[in-house]
Amino acid sequence: MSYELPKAYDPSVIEERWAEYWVKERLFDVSTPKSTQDGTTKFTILLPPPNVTGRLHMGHMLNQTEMDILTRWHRMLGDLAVWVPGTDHAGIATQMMVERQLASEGTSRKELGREAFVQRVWCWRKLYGGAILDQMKRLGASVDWSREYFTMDDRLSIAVKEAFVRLYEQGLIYRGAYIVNWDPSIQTAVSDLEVEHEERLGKLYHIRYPLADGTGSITVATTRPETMLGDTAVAVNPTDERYTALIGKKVCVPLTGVNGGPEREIPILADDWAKPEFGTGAVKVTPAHDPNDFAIGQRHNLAAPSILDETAHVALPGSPYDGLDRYAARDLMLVDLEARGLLVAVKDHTNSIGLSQRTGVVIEPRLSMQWFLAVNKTPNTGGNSIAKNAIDAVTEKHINFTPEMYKKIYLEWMNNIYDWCISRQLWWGHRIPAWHCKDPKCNAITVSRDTPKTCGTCNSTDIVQETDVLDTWFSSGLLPFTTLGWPNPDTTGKPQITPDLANFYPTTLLVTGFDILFFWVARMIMLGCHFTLDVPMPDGSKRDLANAVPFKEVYIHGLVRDADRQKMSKTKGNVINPIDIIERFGTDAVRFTLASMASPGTDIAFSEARTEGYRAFANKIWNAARFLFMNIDRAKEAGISVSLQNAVILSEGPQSHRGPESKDPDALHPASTVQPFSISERWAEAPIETRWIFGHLSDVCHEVDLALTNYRFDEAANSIYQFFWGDLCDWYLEVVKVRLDFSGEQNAATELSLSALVAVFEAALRLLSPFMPFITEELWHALYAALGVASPAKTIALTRFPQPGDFLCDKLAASYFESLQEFITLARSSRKQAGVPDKERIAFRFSAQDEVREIIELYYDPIVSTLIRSSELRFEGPDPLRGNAVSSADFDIEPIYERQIDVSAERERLKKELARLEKILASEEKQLNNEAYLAKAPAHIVDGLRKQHAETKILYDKTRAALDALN
RNA sequence: AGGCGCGUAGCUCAGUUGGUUAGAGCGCUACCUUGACACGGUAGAGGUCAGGAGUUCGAGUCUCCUCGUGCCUACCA
Repeated sequence: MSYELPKAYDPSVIEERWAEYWVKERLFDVSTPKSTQDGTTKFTILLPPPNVTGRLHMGHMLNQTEMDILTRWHRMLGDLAVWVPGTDHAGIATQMMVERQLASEGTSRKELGREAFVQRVWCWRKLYGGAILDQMKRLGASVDWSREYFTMDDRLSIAVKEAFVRLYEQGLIYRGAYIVNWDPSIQTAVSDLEVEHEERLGKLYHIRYPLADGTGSITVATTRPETMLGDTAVAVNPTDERYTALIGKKVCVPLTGVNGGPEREIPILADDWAKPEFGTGAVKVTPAHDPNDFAIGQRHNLAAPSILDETAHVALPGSPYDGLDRYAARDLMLVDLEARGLLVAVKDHTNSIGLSQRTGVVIEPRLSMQWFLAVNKTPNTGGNSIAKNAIDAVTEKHINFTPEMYKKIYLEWMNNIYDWCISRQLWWGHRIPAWHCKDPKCNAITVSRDTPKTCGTCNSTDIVQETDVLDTWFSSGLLPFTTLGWPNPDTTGKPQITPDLANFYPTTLLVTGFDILFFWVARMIMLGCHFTLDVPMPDGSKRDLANAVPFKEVYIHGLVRDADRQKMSKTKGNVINPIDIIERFGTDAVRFTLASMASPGTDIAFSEARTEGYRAFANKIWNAARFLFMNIDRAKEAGISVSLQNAVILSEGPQSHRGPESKDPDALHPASTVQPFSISERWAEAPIETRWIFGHLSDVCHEVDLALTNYRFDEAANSIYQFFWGDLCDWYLEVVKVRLDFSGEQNAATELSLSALVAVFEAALRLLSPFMPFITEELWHALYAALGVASPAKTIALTRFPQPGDFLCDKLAASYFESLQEFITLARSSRKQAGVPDKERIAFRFSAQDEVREIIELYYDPIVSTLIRSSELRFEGPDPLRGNAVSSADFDIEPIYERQIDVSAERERLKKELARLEKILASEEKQLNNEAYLAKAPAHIVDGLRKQHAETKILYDKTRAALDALN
């Protein structure tokens, strides 16, 4: 049977087919082992859940490519690899999306009412919420789809409620009126993290407040004149002599007259917060609209009237500014102040302004009733504060960060953390499980897992559930253990361990971007440590912090930027859509691009040129396969049997983990001495290049292993690339090509070479498969088809990852082949130098030491002459310039050819070269005459330099001779 | 205001504890359509490692300063 592949690789033909196959065959689903003692290493990784409203972007693709490479790698190493996918309900984003949709239909959330609105969001989610996961499937992400979750699933909602109630009962959740960051556009509180700061040029207004007794005035400086309607004091520094006489006096707040009535009087008070050097040294105090002023208000027991409503419009019935937007009110008030001569000065002033991350609207500090999580407080049940545990987990190295720098950033933040505002005035999300008693005499709050019938304090039946929902990050912060079955309470309500928790918690690794380090990573650490410390270990013992962490390793990757290193953004119009790129170049090429550029700690400037290069790489692999398949066919026709016996495929594969009975662990980790290929039996016969390539393969396995252990995706990718293209295709294949002979005269040699090539190629496919799962899957199956046997596993992803010990090495043979490579390169170079046309076959004269000569003449006679296009290789004794061997690798070769070159140009080139060598010689000599160097530098360095110096001398003499010959 | 990065070939980036002549991909130049592949082959050109000082026998690598650049954190009206 002849196996034919198209000449050019077209990823679109195969990728969709395999992506579907992997999902349909459930090849990456893992069922939970019955026992934790089954001897396998677990590799558990949680997919950072994309927003349901999300569309795949390059950041996702980088994130998922890295996780997929690691997961596939671990799986092929025989680990039980579980990668849990899911989506996040994304409170604000999703609510906004549906609200926009409603607006286009001419209706609104408020018109619909809460219940109908929430129903509507569920509908939306059902219709469109799966889009991002479908896109993921195209990336080849080898996730366990049987474990897919959504953060608002029933089981997760129950867990969220449980977490809230427990925190409340432990005294760690409280409710109170505080200044929070308010987004007036979507009308909810947001956390500090959801506020982005931007330096903007604004104005500092100096406004005169007349003293109530008419004896003068005091001038305050403010950037927000409109909030003066809510002023309740003016503060000055007690040490500020300009104002000490005024402390205790009252001033009238201009423009505060309501319905033509008098202006409000407020006190001048002393407070350290007022800095004499800033502005006028006097500051107006508006406790309801500024966090600092709120603090002053608390210190001095001031009233805190709100004068802006939830949409940031003035709400002061009777005031001429009532109903005006905050900025319109400001403008009008400035005009009025000016008219009264109270606007003393307007100065330019840059200050940092808070913008809502989601909506871009200027954040309004707002006094409102919110729920908070006390992170620095000791629970009333004992133990450490949430923050303390989260700090200890990292300082005690139960969690490690890569790059390490992020550990510092994390601890810096965690050590300065404030209480977390967890309530949101949204409708879409986990509704807070608290009920307010409507009885005005009671007003108590009942927090409960189930809907209570009566108030827990006064037993009134007139209760109503809290309208706020929880911050989305509250539920996603619980995911590492809620996805594994927490809380699973026993009859007393205490969380019990589940089989999933027993096997897969703590998870192994978290891969994510730094942008959600605080939002998500820190929250998972806080909540994970806090909640799972109560969960017993599989053996029933008490869990310690090391086993309570949500993950043991955190790998933080960079940002994907455009080719000019600009951040991708819709407004800049430089967003690269991964799907477009995939359609143009193939998933494997894009994955490989990201991997090859993913060096820890640096951002990725995504370049299409690079992707083009890796598409070419895929094409190279494809064509190497074509070459191989073609020759397998030829061999068959010639009656030569090619086989891949005993290939090291896990005959049971990681699938064996899924059975109820665990297999012998040794079966999953074959001893490294096992030689997979039939070539090993005839190693003694194997030609030098085969020994060389096997040695290289072994090196590459080692390099990839090391690189992936250290998250050096770039090094791993480059190492494989170099091996496949540079070693396998450029050298090994070219040599084998000459060896193959189907005439019937060299059947044994041909069979040996071809079998070795099959083995190397098959191993290379396995090595590549975590990076390029599609093309390797296709070619791997195709290889077995070409060999005429069934593939030994359903997917290459369930075979063994090549290990260094899988391949025999022969260092001496490898060094011979390297000499041969140098010899060939030198020959090619010298023929170009001599101006020999590429097609022309010419004679060469060469000198070499005995070993190299033997290799060239005995073992590589037709090969060398083919590769350098020589008609004759004339041996002329040992290299006269070198005399006795410095090493076996010393040789020289030059074409016997009448140079047809520009003599003067060549003379110039040689002169330049001579000058360069002279400089090197001088510096080497200087170094070698340096007593201190000889005394202090290690011997091998000095020896190296001596050898080097000898080489340079030879080169110098040769160049000299060549130049003399021209003259 | 503090803190953290980065500056290496035309472009995008590697360069582990200081050690022989600083690497890769793309781009560029010349030649080659050879029975896997022109998404290819062969051979080349291209770098005072931002600048300065210091430590050292030896610095792209360690220290300090300067310049440029990016990011994070922060309640200064």
